[in-house]
Amino acid sequence: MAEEKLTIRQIAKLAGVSRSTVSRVINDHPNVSPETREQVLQIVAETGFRPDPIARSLSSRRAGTIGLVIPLTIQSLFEDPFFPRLMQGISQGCNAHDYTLSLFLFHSQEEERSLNQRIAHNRLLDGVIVTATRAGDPLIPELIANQTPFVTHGRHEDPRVSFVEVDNETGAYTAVTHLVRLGRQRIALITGPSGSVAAEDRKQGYLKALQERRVRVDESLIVHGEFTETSSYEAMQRLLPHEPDAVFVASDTMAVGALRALREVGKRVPDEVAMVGFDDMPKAATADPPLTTIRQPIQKTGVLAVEMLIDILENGADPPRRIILPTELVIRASCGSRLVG
Amino acid sequence: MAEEKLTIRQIAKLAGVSRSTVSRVINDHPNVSPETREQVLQIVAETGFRPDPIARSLSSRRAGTIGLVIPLTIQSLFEDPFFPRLMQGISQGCNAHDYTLSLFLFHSQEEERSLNQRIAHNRLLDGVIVTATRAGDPLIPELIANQTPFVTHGRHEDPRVSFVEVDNETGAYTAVTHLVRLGRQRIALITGPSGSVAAEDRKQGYLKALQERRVRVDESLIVHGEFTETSSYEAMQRLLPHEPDAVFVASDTMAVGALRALREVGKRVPDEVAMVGFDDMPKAATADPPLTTIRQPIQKTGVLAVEMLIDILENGADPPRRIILPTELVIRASCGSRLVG
DNA sequence: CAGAGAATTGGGACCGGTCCCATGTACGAC
DNA sequence: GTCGTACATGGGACCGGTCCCAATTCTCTG
Repeated sequence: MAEEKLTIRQIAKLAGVSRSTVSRVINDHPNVSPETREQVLQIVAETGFRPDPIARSLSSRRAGTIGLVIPLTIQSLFEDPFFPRLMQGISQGCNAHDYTLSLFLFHSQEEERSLNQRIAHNRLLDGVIVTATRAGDPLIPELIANQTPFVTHGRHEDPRVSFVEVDNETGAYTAVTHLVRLGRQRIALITGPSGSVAAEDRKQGYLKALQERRVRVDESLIVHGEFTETSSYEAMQRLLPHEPDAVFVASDTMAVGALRALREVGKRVPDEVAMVGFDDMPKAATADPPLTTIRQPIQKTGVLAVEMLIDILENGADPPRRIILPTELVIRASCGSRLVG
Repeated sequence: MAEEKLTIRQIAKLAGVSRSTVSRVINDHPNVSPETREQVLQIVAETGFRPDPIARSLSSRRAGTIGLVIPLTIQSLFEDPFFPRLMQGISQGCNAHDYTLSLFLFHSQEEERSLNQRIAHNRLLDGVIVTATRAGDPLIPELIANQTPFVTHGRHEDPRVSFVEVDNETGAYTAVTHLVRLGRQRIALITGPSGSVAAEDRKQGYLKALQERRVRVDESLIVHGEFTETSSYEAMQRLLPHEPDAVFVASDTMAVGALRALREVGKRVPDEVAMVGFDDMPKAATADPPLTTIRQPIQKTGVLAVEMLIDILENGADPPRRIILPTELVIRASCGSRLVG
C-alpha cells in the first residue's frame, strides 16, 4: 500500500480536475458540485492521499501545532504528578482539535533564554500555552511583543493575558476554614516558592481564612518550600518547634513529605496535628492517614487551556479570556473531621 | 525591536548579495568568501533574522522535529515518575541538538489508530521515538512500512529495530540473587502487564536467578499488575495467602503499593518479608522502610535515544543500533541486608 | 600572459500546498 | 429568448526557503 509520495497535482490529474478543486474538497470549501466532490473524495480514499502539512503551513500561514512551555529549571517539580496530569489534558485537547503538541522544557538558565527566543518567533507554532506561571516570567512579555497568541495556565497579572486557572485562593480558604471549624488554633502553612503564583494565591486564601475567623496569624507558622516531597519534609521539620496543631499544605505531594516528618517524630495525625493537602492526587487517598485535600480538576484545565487558545487563534486575542474553575474539599481522615470518625 | 517579518530576500538586498549567498552563510556552507560571510552575518545579527523553519522544511525535506510516542491507553502509567524522567532526558537531547519535540499521547483506542496514521506519514516529523514498548505495537510495522526513521525506548524483537534499553533482565537477576543470598526462599514477583517488554524481561531475570540458585519456582508467587501503586497494592494482597518471605517488585512505584499492603496486615519489612524494587526513584529512599532497589539511568536513556535517532537520520538506519545500559543494585533497609544493619 | 581549474556568486526551478481572480456554465427572471 | 447572477472550475502567483547549474572572478601554472 505504501505508494509514492502523492501531491495534490497528481490527485487532480487522477480525478480529472484542477488542483484548486482538490484543495477545495480537502478543505471542505463550498462551491464544489456534489459529483465533483464525490469523485475527488473517491480518489483521495483510494490513494490514501494526505496533504503535506508543511506545504500547507507554508502557504496558509498556520502550523497546526501548539507549544506547551513548562518553565521549570527546577527539575524537581517534575516529580509531582501534577504536570503529567496537565499534559494529559492538554494532549487530549490537542488531539480532539487536530493540533500537534510540541513540548518545551528547560534544563538550564541559558537554555531557557535561547528556547524562549525560539518559542516566541516560531512560525512552527500557532500558539503557546505557558504553565507554572511565575510572577516575572520573561517569556510573557516576549510573546506579547511578538504577538504570538498564547494563554497561561494559572493566573497572570498582566490584564492582556488570557488564562485558565483554578481558584487557588478560595480552595485554600476552604481548607483552612475547615481546620478552624474543627477547633484548630495553631494552623501552619507549607506552601510553594514565593515566585509561584499558585503558591502565593494559596497563601492568600490561608491568611484570609484566619483573619476572617479571627485567628491570630503567626508568621513562624508559615514556611515556603519547593513543590516536592523532600522540600516539604524539611519544611515540616522546621515547623515542629513552633508546635502547630494543624497544617495546610499546598500540594498532596508536599503533604506526603510533611506526614513523613510527623511520623518520624511520633506525632499522631490527625490527633496531634491535623492536615489538609491540595490537588487530590491518587496518593492522597492511599496516604497514611488518608489525606483530606482540595480537589482541583487538573486535566480539565488542560483541555480548557487548549480550547481557549484555539478560540484566540480563530477569533483574536481581544478581549482577554479568563476561566476560573472551582475546587472542592474532599474530607478524609487526616483533618480529624468528625465526618469520618 | 519587533521588526516586520524578514525574508531571506530582504536580508540579501540589505547585504547586497543574492539570496543563495545568504542561504549559504546561514547554513554554514563552504565556498563563501570570508568578507561576504562577515557582511551577511552582520546584517543577520542586526535584524535578528531567523529563517522560517516551515519554508526551510518544505524545500529541504527535513522538519527539525522529533516525535515522542507514549502509547499508553492506560493513563495510569502516567502516574509513575518514570515517564516524566524519560521526557526530561529526551527533551534535553532535543534541545542540545536543536530539534523540537512533539508529544503524542493516546486517550483511547480509536485515537491511537488515527494518531498512528498521523505519526507514520507525517512530514512534520523527521523521526520518532517510541516508548513503553509492547510486544505487538501496531505502530512499529507501520513505521517500518513507511520508512519513517525511528528508535524504540526499550528492546524490540524485530531485528531491524534500533533501540536503547536498560538491562532489565540482569537488573532483575541481580535483585533476586541478592534476596536468595540473604537466605530468602519464597521470593515472590510483582511485575507489570505481560504485554510490556520491560515487565517480561524482569520476569525472565527473576526466573533465571531462581533457577541458577536452585530455588523452586512457585507459579503462585508470580503476579502481574499495572505499573501503578494501586495495582501493586492489590497484587500484594493476592500474594499474601501464599506466604512469601520476599518480593521483587518491578518498579518503585509498585513497591510502595506493596509496602502499604504489607503494613496494613502488620507484616514487618524486612523481617517477615524482604523487598527489592526497581528504578531508584526518589520515593525509594523516603519509603518506610527505605527501599533496596535497582537503579536505572532513565534520563540518560532518553538522551541516548535522541542521539541514536539523530545518528540514524544522518547516516541511515542500517545497521540497526542497540544500546543496553547496565543497572545497579542500591542497598537500603527493605531487603534486610546485613550491610545496612 | 594565456588558459585551466577552482572558488564565488547569482538566478531559476522547485518543495506542495493555498488563495485570489478570471473564465465558463447554468439557471431563474423578465 | 436574452440578460444577470450565482455557482463551479481552472490557472497564476505566492508562501520562504533550498539546491543545482551556469556565469563570473580569481589564482596559479606553463
